[in-house]
Amino acid sequence: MGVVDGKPGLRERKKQRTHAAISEAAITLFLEHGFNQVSVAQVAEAAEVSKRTLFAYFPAKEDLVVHRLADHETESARVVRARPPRTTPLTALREHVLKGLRERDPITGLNDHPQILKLTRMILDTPSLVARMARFKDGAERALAQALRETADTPELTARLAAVQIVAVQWSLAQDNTARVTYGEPADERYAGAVADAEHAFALLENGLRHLPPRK
Amino acid sequence: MGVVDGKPGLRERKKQRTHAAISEAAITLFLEHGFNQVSVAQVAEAAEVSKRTLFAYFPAKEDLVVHRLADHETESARVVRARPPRTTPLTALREHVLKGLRERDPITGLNDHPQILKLTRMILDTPSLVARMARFKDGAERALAQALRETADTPELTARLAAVQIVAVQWSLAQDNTARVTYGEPADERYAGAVADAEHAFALLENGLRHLPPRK
DNA sequence: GCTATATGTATACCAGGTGCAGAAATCTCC
DNA sequence: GGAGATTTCTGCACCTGGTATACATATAGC
Repeated sequence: MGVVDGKPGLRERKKQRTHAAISEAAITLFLEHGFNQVSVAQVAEAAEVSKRTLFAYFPAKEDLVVHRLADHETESARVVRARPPRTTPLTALREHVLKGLRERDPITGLNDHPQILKLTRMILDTPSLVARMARFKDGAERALAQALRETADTPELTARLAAVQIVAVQWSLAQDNTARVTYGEPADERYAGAVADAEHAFALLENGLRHLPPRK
Repeated sequence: MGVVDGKPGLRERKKQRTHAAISEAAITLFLEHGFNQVSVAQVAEAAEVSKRTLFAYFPAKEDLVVHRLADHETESARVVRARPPRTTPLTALREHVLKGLRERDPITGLNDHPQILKLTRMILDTPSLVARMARFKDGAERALAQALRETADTPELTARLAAVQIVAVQWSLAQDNTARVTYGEPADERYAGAVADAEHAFALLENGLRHLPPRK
């Protein structure tokens, strides 16, 4: 049997195809009719799979949508670990965010391709999907804290505090861009503002909030 | 009819009693058997109320537990608004957190009364309750951002970024205390460490993360 | 007391998710 | 290439959270 890549067995390949088929059927249906308007039974039917099998591949309905974003959970942690010598974590993360903006990485919220825009809107309009996203945020915090501890020789508490601040700020920047772009602002038009905001945010992270004014 | 407090009508009082009865029945059952092991039907029966009525008082099962914490959502915002003249938001918030620790306010995680401890453990062990708590965090961020904007003459972006950082840090501190106390450390024993950690955290917020070390 | 209205109830229903028993496909080894 | 062990898939029944409908009951205000 002259297969091109004989490494993974038939079973494994079939699993991957089934996984992809379910995911695609789900996204297609959700984009067309809305997340809450489509039942998992319909998704299973469209993917030509039983409901029981669907739940063997995806633990919950929400995962049909968000499993594609799972990689981003450890993105910041990887950036910190991979930073060049003599570079602080914040510098590396700022450069990474700016690169993401330049490349219109959807994770920055600065991407207005219709497909992505529609998906983003759907997620934001669906409370259970938003809740599911929040768990990614938690995971990102934990991963980043560990990366800081291991590569920056930072005490436990400081690492955790720094991580939650950084992730919260990144999340907030992305939310802002997403809100503006889904509201109708073209990504290219928003770009300059997004860069300025990101730089302001990282400056705030570096220098602290000590300049918040007292009550007059 | 010589009522003690004739102000609210009978209807209103009955509603309050029903609300309390449902809540108490729920907490009692949940603490005894666990959140997922008790169905809302059982709670309704214990409170001598129909399932439909229960959902008229509480929009979801999780709210049977977390509605008691709803006040805390705007707590930081209120503190910032009520701060004395010539006081920065961060100073006011730090003093408030330290006061909470002194008073063993459950929201700080530094309370080891068995009842509260058990409830805390239950919440932390139940994903859907944790998710519900995360929404409080969002609400706290929004409220704090608005308070900063209105009382500290802070630009929109700065207010939002400061708010998410502050809330994230407070949350992290509370989580840490909660973890230690639920693990068995007495609150009085943890107190000194909790104070030191809080002061460290606020110092970090004020001075920024600029001292995170570069890669060697 | 009488009536409009707010509140509660019973019932049926929908959707997400799980347990189970057995069928069907894949793998392994001869 | 086939037999048996193993994994995966399926169909079905079932549970639970949550909602819609239609009807009963209690309260408020006259």
